[in-house]
Amino acid sequence: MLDINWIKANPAAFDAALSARKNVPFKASELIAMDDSRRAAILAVEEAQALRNALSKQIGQAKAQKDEARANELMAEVAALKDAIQAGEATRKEAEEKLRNALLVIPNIPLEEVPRGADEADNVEYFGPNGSPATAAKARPQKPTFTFKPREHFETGEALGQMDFEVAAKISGSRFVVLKGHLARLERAIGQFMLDLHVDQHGYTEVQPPLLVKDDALYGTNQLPKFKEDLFVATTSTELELQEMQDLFKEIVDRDEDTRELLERLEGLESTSDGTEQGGGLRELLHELKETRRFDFQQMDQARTKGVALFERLENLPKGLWLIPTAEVPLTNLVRESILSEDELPLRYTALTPCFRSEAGSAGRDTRGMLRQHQFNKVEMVAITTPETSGDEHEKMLSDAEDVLKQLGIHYRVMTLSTGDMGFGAQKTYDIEAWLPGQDTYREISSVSVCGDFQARRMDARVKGKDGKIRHVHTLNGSGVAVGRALIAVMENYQQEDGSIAIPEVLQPYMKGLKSIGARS
RNA sequence: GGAGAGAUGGCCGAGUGGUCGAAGGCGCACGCCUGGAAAGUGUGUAGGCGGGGAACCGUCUCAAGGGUUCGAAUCCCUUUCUCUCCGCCA
Repeated sequence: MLDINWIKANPAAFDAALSARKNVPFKASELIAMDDSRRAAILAVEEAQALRNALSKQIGQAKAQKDEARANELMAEVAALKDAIQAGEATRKEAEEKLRNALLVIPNIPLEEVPRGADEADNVEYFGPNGSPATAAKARPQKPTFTFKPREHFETGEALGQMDFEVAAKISGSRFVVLKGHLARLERAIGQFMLDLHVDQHGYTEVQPPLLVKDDALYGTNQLPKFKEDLFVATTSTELELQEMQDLFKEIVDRDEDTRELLERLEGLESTSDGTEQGGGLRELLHELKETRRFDFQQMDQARTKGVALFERLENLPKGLWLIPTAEVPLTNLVRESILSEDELPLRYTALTPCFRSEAGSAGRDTRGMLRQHQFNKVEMVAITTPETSGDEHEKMLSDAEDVLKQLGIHYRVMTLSTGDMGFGAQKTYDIEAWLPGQDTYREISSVSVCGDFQARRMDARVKGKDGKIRHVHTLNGSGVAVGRALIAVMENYQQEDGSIAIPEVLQPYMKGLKSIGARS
């Protein structure tokens, strides 16, 4: 979320910066107008409140002096203010929500140095802070050479009998895979290796976070409210049942049958205060409705109103949780709603977790193989820094991710994403693309972003400086790296003519010294 | 899942309708004391929002949301979370 005060001070810069972005729904002038009405509403309410508070104090004093006449006079005066205050509160709330909802769907401002562009075609290759193509080439692993035509990972995996898409489809549908035997172990080895690397050598703290999270956490890291369709929801069967009952209720009410008894029973339920009891009673009632259809609805409107109101209350009971699309969500939210002290920073967290993505917008893309799955493992890195150090931390995080590929001996390149290709919350993003000889192309294996205070504002994560000043922290996140894709890269880069896969040296300890996954293993 | 008890500032903890953003303590900061430190001692010490050039003023916040009241940390309702006991469970 951007700072409205900043937008107000720099409206031209705001419009210019976001013209490079897609789908920006508001202009600075519109937001400033919203803020003006918000401030006006606040001022009106607070003036009325100040008056009320002052009069109330006088009432207290008058009562203490037993001056009832004076007290009554003042009370009448305050009573008149009451409506004004309540109306003012409503206006204020509405104005505040309007502005907040607008700010929540505005993407972050790209940093100066980010290449302007429309899409991935405008991304620019990056060779490090002081790097050149030559120095980068020297520091990075080379492309492997083959004396045969390299196969894609799923050809090798299926031939080994250790990668099975068909059975996965039976169990879970498309975009799932089952790994078995040495290949399953190799996947685990890659995850362990990367996690150990970041913990032991790069200064990150290992975390086991929850995989199911609340709305608030997803607002914090900007998956909500804009990217709901990319997520999976975990709901309990009770919640599904509630939904079903509601549909049934509507159907029955619409059928225009006798409601007298129904109404009485709804009233009975309404008078009980316990939500669980209400839910239970409602369920029982609806079962009965479903079985007998014996109600004769005459007081239709009343019944409808009461039923709907009851359901509304029940909807405030427990809601579903979301499956994390990346460990960025729980890791970044570790600092939500807190004020850190400056010498705690930087905080560096890493976790190996499954990630769940609906891939709603990518039907038909990458359908073969395990490149794009609904569920995959990923090692994630998150850093929380002061505003001054986030730029340097971004370079460090990139090199931490690169180190994974260097140690695995996999050739790659780094791209600075253009403004059109960058994610919603990023100020600047580097993608690492691993070389996949089977596909004869580079594919994204890691994405490292600096978000400035964009997420910190949403989460209300702050830092108190040595001077006592409180500011929002900066947040960064990066994959270090995606495990499933790293497995693909290993399988394609280390494949042998006979269909076996050599195991990179750094992984061998995790494979009990196994040097190769053979055709008959 | 059942029964009960709770949630107050960075932390602990008092406060059951009026001048309470909140006693006291710890912690922290600065000063005094000291050769230096400890101890002792004094002062200060929440955040958001709005107004103002500023000093400062106003407003909101005692888990969250709603209500009662002229006035709520305090009374009522709902939700969330924590703890204890019982049940179930990897």
